[in-house]
Amino acid sequence: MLRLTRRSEYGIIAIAHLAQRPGEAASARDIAERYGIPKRLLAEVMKQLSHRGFVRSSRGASGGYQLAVDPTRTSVRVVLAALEGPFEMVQCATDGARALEDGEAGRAVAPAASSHFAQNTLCELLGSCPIRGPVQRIHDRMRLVLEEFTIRDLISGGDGAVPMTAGLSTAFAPPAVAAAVRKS
Amino acid sequence: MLRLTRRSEYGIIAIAHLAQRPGEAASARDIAERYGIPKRLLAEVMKQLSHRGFVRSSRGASGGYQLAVDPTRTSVRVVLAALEGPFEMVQCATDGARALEDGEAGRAVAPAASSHFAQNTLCELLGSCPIRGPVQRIHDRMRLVLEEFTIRDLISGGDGAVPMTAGLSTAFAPPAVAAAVRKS
DNA sequence: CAATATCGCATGCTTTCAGTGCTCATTCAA
DNA sequence: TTGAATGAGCACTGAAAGCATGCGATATTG
Repeated sequence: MLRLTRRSEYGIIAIAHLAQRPGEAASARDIAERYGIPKRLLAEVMKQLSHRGFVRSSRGASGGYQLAVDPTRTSVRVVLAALEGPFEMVQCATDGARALEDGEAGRAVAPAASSHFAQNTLCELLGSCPIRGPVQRIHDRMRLVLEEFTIRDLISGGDGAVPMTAGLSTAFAPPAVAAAVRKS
Repeated sequence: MLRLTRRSEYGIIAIAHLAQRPGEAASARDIAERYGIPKRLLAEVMKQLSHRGFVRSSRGASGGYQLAVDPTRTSVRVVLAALEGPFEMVQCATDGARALEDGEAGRAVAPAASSHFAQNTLCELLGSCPIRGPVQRIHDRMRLVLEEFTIRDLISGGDGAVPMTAGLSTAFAPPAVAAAVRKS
């Protein structure tokens, strides 16, 4: 469950590749052959990343792609959002503002923030969705994870465990953490 | 991205419904009409939950389903795993043991744990997947979130923020938590 | 027996996803 | 100027997953 698409995998790999080589331009062919992913499909993904402003493309011979954002200030979440749309575990777990904010890199979208919710086939139609609140909490927690990791974290091969800083833990509320000791 | 299926939503709703009414038996029709979900499909989901041991079914007139597990000791993750298979954001982000462990409720599976990985079309074939380690970290963090929330948390409408207990935070390592202050 | 459930199997429809083909535009180097 | 290399745009196909329904069998209650 909750699997990412290939497009996302390819995009993440490419982004990581570019982030490892600042200044250099890598062509779609380079990356595709390097990691054994279909060149044609990667090109499609790169085009999308280019439109969203995450990479800069240069055409012609010896052209290619370069990273166009700060790796330390760009979360994995926004990259994935550019490729797959906003993160929403369930239809109702989003709001207009969030959905609009997702998917663009630097170019300061700022549209007239209309707050028409997407057609909530489930939760809006029937007023009494019993799990709305709790699911929203889970959703926010998972979203936060995607937000914490940046492009830079993708290229740091180090598996050292960086401890969690305090002050964040209270922001989103995990309910019964003792439960985590059970399994996992 | 990372959206749950309807089956999961329906299953979670049903589980929550049953957890709110301990002892009572609710039929598929009851639940379906109550929340406006297709009765026939819900029945399919309930059958699956019954096979996995999460609910107990009783046939015949005045039959229905009852919760068969301890709501405080059953994570959302295992419920979802029973409906959609194990949580894996990418193909390589799992291992044999985990995949086997997922999806069963109480009945102590304990199969001869063969550790043949699934066909890793991407990461195994080409030795050099650059994002393997980092993605695994993200994966584990998200998995932990699903593990922390229990069935009981689904029915507590209270939005009170329970603080995170210490001692857990160091288990899985978030890399640059300061990043979270940026957005969100 | 009759009504009400679940159970098991099969089936059709729709959407998404993965991947490819082809053509044009752009750039660089010989 | 020419040709090779590269990205951009558009459309398309095949496969798989997801959603939903139908029907008959079986179990249970009254």
